[in-house]
Amino acid sequence: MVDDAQDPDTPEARGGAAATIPTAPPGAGRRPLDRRQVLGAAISFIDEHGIDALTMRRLGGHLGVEGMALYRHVRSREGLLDGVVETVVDELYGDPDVFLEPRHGWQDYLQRLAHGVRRIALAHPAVFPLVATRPPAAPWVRPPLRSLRWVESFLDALTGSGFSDEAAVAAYRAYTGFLLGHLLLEVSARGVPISSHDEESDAAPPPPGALDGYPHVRRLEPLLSEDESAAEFEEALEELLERLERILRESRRG
Amino acid sequence: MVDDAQDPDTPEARGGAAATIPTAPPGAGRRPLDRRQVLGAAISFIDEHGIDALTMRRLGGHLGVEGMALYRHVRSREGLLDGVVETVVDELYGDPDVFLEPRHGWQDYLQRLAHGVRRIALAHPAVFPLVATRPPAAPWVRPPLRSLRWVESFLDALTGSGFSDEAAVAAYRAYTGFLLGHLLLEVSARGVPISSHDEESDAAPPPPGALDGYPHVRRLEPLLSEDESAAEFEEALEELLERLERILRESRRG
DNA sequence: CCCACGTGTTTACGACGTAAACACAGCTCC
DNA sequence: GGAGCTGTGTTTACGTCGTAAACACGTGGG
Repeated sequence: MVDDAQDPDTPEARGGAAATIPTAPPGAGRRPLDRRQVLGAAISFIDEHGIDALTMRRLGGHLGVEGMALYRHVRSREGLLDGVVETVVDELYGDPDVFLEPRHGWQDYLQRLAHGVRRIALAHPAVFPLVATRPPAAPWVRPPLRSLRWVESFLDALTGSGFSDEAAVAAYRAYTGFLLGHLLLEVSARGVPISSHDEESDAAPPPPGALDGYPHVRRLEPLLSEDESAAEFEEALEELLERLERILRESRRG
Repeated sequence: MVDDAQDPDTPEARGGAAATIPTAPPGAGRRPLDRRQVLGAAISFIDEHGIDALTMRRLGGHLGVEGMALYRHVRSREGLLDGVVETVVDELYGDPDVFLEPRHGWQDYLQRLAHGVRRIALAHPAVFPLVATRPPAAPWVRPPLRSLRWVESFLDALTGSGFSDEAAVAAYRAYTGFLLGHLLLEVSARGVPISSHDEESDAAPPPPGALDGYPHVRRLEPLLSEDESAAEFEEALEELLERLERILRESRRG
């Protein structure tokens, strides 16, 4: 157990967009709201209070404005959430460690992309389930890479590295499945404020006797409670890359 | 491409619980509602109309009862959804192809369990995102295996097959991540009625010109649109089992 | 017989999403 | 400068939601 190997994807916003004026510009005359501010405020509101707590009136209040004013900038609450998802995913473009094209081979490209997405998930743990579960625009635009441009980038990187079309598509499927599963579990394990009321202590041990019929769980509870998510992610990612390498070799022979 | 290899997890309910009286017992005197009926009705309602369409009053109407009557059987709407998730996950117990203990080795055990969970996801595509994203009872009860009993079963199966404690826990993490990612993508790709309004045709081709800046996506669109989910699931599952086998070997040497 | 209990109903309240009408700023064009 | 236009925030209003509280009523045990 390497114990404390410093998670590299910790939220020290590498290019985040979720910085907004909290309640009202304390200074002078209120500049008119715009869509970016609304979406940014929604993101930080969700990060702070959870999605269930987000209402149009409350978000308006957060921006020093009546709730109805938001409808000048988003079509509806659903449209607001769509914009939130899009904005969060677009933070990838601002990440200096993620490239749209493979600069040091496709493995490096996929590594960087994966960590970029993980950084986003950890920076916005309460938003990520939205990214994961909102219906995609087309059935082949799979979360969490919910943008045509990234799908294009992905396919370009792999086919440009020798993957056949079929292999690139298979890789795309495997890669998105990997990202979604691991990151969703990671943010759901973290204490996401799911509904306005926070839990009491940080990580309460199970009440004594609750695990009575479950000897393995009881014995392994400390192990199970360890946060190995960074190492686990890295290992599963490397395993996936090896699998893709195998696919690439077969794809080349075929 | 094996084309049409008949998906084995297709929803021909192997032990489902979601069978309930649709609107009202057409026959005689109305027996008093009970919790099972309420949860069953909620499940089929969600399957049919999506979660957003589920309101207490509508579900009541579906059962021939005023909305408030439901509160005799569930604490709140949230409690209702918790019950829905629990009920759906408990369908695993009714699946004759899934065993709580490994009868033919741990690989067979994991294969059966995975397909059992997949069958549930496909039988209740609109419920599965709830299974995936509802906050778990403890951080180490990971979706979609959201029950102490299955975690215990899992750990028992693996440690009983030679996995060390650490290896079993690592396997648990990898396995849940795999299931969650693949199944969530699969149900989200299927046309889940996310909000009351259904789309027009079954699978509309993208409007011409929409893919103009994305040559790879445009060229691979037919490939991307193919539903390879069954084969993809099987392949990723087998890959995972091989990885676990490697973990087991290392675990035995260590 | 009656009464307590369990179940469904009625009524009521505050919050929500959002349509529609309104007020008012700043701008352009004369 | 004034007239109108346009784009933004406000006010009012409506129907629906979750749910608390009081109520009605059938049934089974004393």
